[in-house]
Amino acid sequence: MTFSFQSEDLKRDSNKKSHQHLFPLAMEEDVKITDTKKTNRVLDHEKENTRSICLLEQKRKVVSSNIDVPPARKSSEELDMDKVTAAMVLTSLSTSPLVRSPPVRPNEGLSGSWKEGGCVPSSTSSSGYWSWSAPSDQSNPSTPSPPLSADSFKPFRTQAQPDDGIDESEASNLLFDEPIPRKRKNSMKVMFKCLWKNCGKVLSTAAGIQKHIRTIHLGRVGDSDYSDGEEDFYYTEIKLNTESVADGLGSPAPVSPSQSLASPPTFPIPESSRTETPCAKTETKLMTPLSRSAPTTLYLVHTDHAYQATPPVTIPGSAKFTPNGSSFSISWQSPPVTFTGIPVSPTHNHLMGTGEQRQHTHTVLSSPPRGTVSLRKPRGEGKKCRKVYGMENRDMWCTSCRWKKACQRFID
DNA sequence: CTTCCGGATCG
DNA sequence: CGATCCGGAAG
Repeated sequence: MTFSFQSEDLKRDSNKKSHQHLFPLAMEEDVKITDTKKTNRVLDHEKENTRSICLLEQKRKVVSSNIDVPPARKSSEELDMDKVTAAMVLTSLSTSPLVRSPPVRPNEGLSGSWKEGGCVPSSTSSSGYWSWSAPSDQSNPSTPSPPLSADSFKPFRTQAQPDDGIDESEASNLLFDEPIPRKRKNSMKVMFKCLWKNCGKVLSTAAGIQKHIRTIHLGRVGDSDYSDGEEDFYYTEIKLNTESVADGLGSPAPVSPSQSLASPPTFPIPESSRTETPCAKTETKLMTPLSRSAPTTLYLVHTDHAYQATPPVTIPGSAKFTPNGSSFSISWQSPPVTFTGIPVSPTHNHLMGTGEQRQHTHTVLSSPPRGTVSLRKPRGEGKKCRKVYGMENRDMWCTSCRWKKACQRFID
């Protein structure tokens, strides 16, 4: 943290004084950058990069512990390599470097840690690209019976490879941009669901599901490692949108990992799809689990703009929240959670929508919007994101704060 | 619509 | 004078 602080300072400083001197390399690399505006952009990215380092670090600590996406994906990738064609491999390769490759950053010292941090979130983003290949079973639902690999990768391929090598944005991306551009990315967890009749088994690894199908459904017990690829038709890949506690902090959230793991198996067996002959209606069948998965996991979603959609922090089981107020001190590692606003501002009652959350209310609502209110809002005096998180963690601020608008997280 | 920021205003 | 955030511009 300390170091990030310093770097931040450094950056800001350099930003103001001499960009060009500090980042001559960058300037040269990107020939396209001509106008100052763009230059600023770039530098901004730099700033973002460095800034996010510490965030990533934190994220790593908290998130990495309960997210095992990377490993799972890896195994699946390897497996796929065997089956899917080389083209597929190429595509994924051409895609990933973009995401992973650490841009040539002149900022020596930082780049190290940057890379470090960058790797972690890349798992999230990479899962993003993975979900690409998966959609093939959405648009081209051929999972259970027909050969899928061949035609599924084709469309994908053409789409992913716009033939021309590096375009402007890409180039700049490679150079300066980072995989995690300040906007958090939602992490996806990939699971594999058995499509066998009456079996909704969901496993986290392709290998696992294959083995499951092989042994349980195909009855190939003996040669457990032998695979003729048939299992492929009996399972599908599903993506769970785990919440990215964007601002990286351990989501003190009510959702326990076990819960999130448990939920998937529930949706895979939707009545509708089951009633219909699975084989015949593969299409709908596939769509269903996918579309279902969203809502199911949705409840674990929590935007960092908690203030907006929050009311509901409706997570079954979580009856109470730490009183926000000024007790932000709870540790800034868990800020995004909660905060149902609780704005008591007379003029902004409508913000609260349902007043359900306030049972033990004080009669604050009494004060009516007096006719000519002072044009300016009283201005909250509570802590503001800026104060709480500081410039270094600007991306932890609530959106409003970032936009220089009235803070929505620490309303008073 | 989202994002950004100049500058008025408040404390 | 720094912090906040309105108003409005830009993308």
